[in-house]
Amino acid sequence: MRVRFAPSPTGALHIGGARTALYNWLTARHAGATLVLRIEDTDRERSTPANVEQILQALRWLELDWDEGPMFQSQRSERHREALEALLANGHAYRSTATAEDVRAYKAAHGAERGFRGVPEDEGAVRLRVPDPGETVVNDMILGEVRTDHAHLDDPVIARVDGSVLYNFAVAIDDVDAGITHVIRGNDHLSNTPKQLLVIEALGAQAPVYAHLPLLHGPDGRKLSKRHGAASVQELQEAGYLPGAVRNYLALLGWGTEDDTTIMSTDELIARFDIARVSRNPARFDEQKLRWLNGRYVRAMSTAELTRGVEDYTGRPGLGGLVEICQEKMQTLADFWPLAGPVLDGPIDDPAARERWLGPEGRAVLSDVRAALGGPGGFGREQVEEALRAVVERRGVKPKDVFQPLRVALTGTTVSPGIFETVALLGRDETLRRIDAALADGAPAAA
RNA sequence: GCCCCCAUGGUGUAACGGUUAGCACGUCGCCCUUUCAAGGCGGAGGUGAGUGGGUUCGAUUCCCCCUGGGGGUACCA
Repeated sequence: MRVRFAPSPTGALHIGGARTALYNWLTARHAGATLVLRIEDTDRERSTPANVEQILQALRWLELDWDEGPMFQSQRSERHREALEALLANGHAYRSTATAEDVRAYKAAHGAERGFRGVPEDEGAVRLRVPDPGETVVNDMILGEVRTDHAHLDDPVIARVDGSVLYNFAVAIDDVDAGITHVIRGNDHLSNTPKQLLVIEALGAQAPVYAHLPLLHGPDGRKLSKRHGAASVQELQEAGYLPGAVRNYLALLGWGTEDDTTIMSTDELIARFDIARVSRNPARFDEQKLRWLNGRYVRAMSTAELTRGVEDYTGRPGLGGLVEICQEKMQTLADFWPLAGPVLDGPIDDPAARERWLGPEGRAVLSDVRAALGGPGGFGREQVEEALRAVVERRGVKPKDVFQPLRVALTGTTVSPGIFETVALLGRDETLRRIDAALADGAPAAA
């Protein structure tokens, strides 16, 4: 079994493409098959080396490797031309000067249900001769048999006047030459498949089996685009998602297990994934669920592992202690700074928080807290908790009436890592310093 | 216009014709509690796009129609 992932470098790798790559990868790894990476760069206008590099980077980030390639479609033009000559010679293709307008005019005159058939000429673009009458059946692992009546097909142009070949011709040849046995790609290619099958047939080659994946849509049900937040793999990375979580989430977009298992390690995914079980309906990309799943991954990681991830993400070393106290509250790596920043760099300015918790009552509480924490003795998490709970006890108030003023004094906000952990991490001197500053003017001074 | 694909709660999905249609995200409420988050518990939410036709003793599950989405219809990929 040989499968392939064949992105065209006309932009970044979108999550739809990432999902296609993943499904190919899972299928290959599951079956012990070979995954070939091919770059379809025959669109000379839009394909750029930068895009190629970006796609490769996205795949590497997702930790999806390949066994052969990357091969570039553009470098195979000689072979394409050779195949083209063969078809011209055996009569399966012919030259024609008919233009797109001619085809349209033909249809307008003869009714849209009859495909265009050109008349062979000595020059012009090359068209494939569609056997008519006839029918082509796509044997699809997901959709079953999809039949196309040749009457509905126009003789497609397979090579431009300048001799360069077109996509539907090039893919067919490349797939055959690479010995691809299973083509797993997006449903947007379904209508192209009969044409490619016809090319393969004209070449007298063996056709692969296909699997057309349902398309992915944005949250509003429309096509995925930049407008709906993270749409490319790179954006996902920048948004602080973990590759493993993204893989897990993407695997579930269009596929599910019989027993409803949701969280699966990559090994489990490989073991359980079955392309034939893939759903036929288009799915929407739901970032909320990705966030949730990512949070599960964050919490399942060892602190050391997460620390590495956070330090990589933020580009700042020595974050271990902070990561440890933030891990429980993070869903993405991007959630780290809002939590850790104020602890590390000093209180931020949040007037609403200050007003609510550092009024006369809050300051009174803070004084008590200061006294409780100011004495000698250990300053570990346990001791801190003990001291703070004693204040709660003594004042006869609810826990949050003590913890919130303190939290605002220390970080400026009402959201932070666990208060005991935060105090312990800050240490006695810094904690007291921040409390004093808050007490001094109600406006926590910057560190 | 024509061709093709799709159709289970807001979202992703499960259930090889017979179940009170399951699970997860989200949402709501409660508990825990250190706000938020996380965790625990519980609720609402689908009669299956149609009050369409057919097959069947029986249809969410099979067929047709209708409707609604989506894709294609390029000398783009």
